[in-house]
Amino acid sequence: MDLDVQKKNLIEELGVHLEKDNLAPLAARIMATLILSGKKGVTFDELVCNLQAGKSTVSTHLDHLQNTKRVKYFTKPGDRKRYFIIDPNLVLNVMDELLNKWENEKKLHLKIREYKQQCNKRAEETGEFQFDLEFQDDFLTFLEETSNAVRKFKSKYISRNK
Amino acid sequence: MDLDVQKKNLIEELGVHLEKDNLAPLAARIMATLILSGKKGVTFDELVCNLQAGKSTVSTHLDHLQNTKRVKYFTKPGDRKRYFIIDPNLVLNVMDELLNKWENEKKLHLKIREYKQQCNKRAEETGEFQFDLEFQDDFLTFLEETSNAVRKFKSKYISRNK
DNA sequence: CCCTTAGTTCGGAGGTTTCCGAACTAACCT
DNA sequence: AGGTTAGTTCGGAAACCTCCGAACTAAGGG
Repeated sequence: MDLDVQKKNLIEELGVHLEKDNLAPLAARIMATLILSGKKGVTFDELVCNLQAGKSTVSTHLDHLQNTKRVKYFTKPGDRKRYFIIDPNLVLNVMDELLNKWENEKKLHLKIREYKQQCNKRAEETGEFQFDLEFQDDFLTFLEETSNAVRKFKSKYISRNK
Repeated sequence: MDLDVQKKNLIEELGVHLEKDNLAPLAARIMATLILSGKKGVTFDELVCNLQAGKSTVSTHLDHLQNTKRVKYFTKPGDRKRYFIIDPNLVLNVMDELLNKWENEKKLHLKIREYKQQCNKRAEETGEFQFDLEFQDDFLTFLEETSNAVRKFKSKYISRNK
């Protein structure tokens, strides 16, 4: 199959997938384009043309993608254009985001666990326990173990790419 | 501190957190309420009153939460009310969703890898390689390892809760 | 048979997201 | 100075999401 057609299809498919991580449709297409174009970079203009989008739209989304550490650009001497690429640390940044989210989740579930324990203690007199703490404990173990797996991979990844 | 006040605060805090998984604000508050109320269940009316929401809104969101296997209800003989609780399999369901998402992601990255390899092969003649496959490979390993961690926990979880 | 209880369905109001074009800036080129 | 290139900023249009009340169904009680 023609490589260009293949690329277009992959951009669309990858774009749809990326939308699931709270990216606007066009932001997702930008990410997909950059992923499928590699280290040679894609210029602002190429993005506008290829995605058939407004300059302002592309500008805004590129801004956001840079702020969230998903995208970077480089320039060439004597060339005013920006060449956009996916952030070389994207894998690392994604992992850090995941770990952070799970850390917050853990804190919250610990708070909830404590609340439920207090409730149960107060209910001891009347004899009617309202909560088993299983759900919270299961979730906490789940978060703990997956976090560990990610951390382990992260340090392996860091030492390999040093 | 008063347990009721604590509960209200936790519902809000947990609600905000749950919104991040693409839940509408009110759907998130419903989930939070059910999590913080335990196995005794919460009726439709209590949800409407406590959350100060419209009946139709609560009805729609409960529907959606049941379809996505987050919520269940039970009834009591001679009582027409439904008592809503979080789905006892929620932890399992969440894990399955994660695994599924990652499985799709893996397939996509494999497709992309193949496309990039074809591009490189075609570029061999001209001598300019466009892609290193590192990014794809890193991501694939990442997905592989975290998936394994979740699967491992899942089977442990299943055998424990049998 | 009518009333109450426990919800569901439907049409839309209000808010938010997503995108756009027009006007603008900033830098370099002639 | 004027023109071209490479974007940015701003105001608003269109689409979508979230929630609501009013009217409805369905089941049981008197």
